[in-house]
Amino acid sequence: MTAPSIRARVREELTNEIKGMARRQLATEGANLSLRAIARELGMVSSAVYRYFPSRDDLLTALIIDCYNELGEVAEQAVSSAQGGPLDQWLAFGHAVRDWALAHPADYLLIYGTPVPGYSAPPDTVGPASRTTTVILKMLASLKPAKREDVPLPASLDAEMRRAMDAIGVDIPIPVLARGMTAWVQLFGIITFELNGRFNNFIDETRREFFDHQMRVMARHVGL
Amino acid sequence: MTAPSIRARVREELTNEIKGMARRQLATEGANLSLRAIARELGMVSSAVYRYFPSRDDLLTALIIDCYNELGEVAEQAVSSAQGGPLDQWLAFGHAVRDWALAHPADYLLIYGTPVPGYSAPPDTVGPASRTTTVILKMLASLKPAKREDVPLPASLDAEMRRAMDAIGVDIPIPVLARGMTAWVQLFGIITFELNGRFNNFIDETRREFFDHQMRVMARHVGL
DNA sequence: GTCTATACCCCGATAGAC
DNA sequence: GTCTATCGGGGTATAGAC
Repeated sequence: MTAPSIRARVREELTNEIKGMARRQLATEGANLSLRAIARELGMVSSAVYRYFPSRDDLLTALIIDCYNELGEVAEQAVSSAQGGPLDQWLAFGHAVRDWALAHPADYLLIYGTPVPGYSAPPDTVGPASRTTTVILKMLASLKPAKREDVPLPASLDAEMRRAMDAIGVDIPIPVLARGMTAWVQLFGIITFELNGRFNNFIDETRREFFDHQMRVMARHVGL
Repeated sequence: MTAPSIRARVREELTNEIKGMARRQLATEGANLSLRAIARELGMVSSAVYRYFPSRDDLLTALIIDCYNELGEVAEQAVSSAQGGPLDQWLAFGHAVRDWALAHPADYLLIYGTPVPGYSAPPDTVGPASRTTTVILKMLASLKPAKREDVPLPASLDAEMRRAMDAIGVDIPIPVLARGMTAWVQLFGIITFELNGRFNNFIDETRREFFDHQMRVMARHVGL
């Protein structure tokens, strides 16, 4: 393997500059990013961008993959470096995801918000997308079903959950998975609500406390 | 009060046609609606639309208000006509909201999805927006705090929740409100996840069962 | 690989005749 | 109240010289 040529290095740097500018633009314009505006801001000519990304959707895909990877990285790191027990890991995970979302709201909404109209994510995004959920699944994997009585689960739902787990090769007791999904929805639901302004004029100063509290409620619910 | 003139009636009908076409367009183009496209589809000229809506944002506001009102209506109706006790009311409420969202995904995402970039909702939308949440608050109002032990609530969060309730003139025990908000987030979180494709390839056939199950879990959590 | 130039679309909004 | 025409932008994408 030879050293990367200068051409290749410059190319990579420019690719990153384009992606960076695109994400900065995402923050003000939402998911309607424009190759022209990016080129303009970068002092290039619009057609030059096409040497790096064949189309707007390819750029979008690259951004989505990057965002999934960044969030996944943050989530994995939070759990693996958390001090204490399962509750602490869960809280570290939740706050890490929330902190990243608040620091990069447009990026978060790009991957977890309303889908971009007319864009459908290619299969390449599936792997990076699953990193974050895999972190949750791993936390659940070591749990035993709670002793408390569960709300009965319909047989059809139970069956589909089993099939789904088989398909991705994990094995979690169904009651644990069901409770874990409650927590999963709650975590991302709160963050999405927060970014979408659903708490405005109701909870403004203590959103972090609210989130933390709900995460603790979920931890107890799941049995962490 | 005289009978509405023909002019007024025609105007109202055209207003509704414009709004209807706008919402149909929302479904394919997302929140990026274009006055020109609406006019084109309606066989008008673009400038004519401006006689009905002074700007694109005014049309957007009108649509948002309509959607909030429709969803609020559906929610109120579901609860008031539900047979049985509080649990049945809660389930009727949840399924009514979900059914409406699935029937009008673009409309739901317009009001509960990622905010339209560059658009900020005027105060007129607040009243209609609160109809649906008011339905939940009313269900909570009659509840007593559960006997179970709660996850402790930080004093600062407790205080802000009290202030927020004072501001809107309701009086619900804080532990009940906190649990109610869990249910609120869960309900809209699941629907949003469902519409955004988060369940794809994991829960596909039994989404309604999953939703129903989670609503029952929430009902038990809240103490309905 | 980068440039200019261009084809061919889209849009919101307004002026002024009718 | 509706029309034509227009201003002044925006966009994706490609061809072809350098």
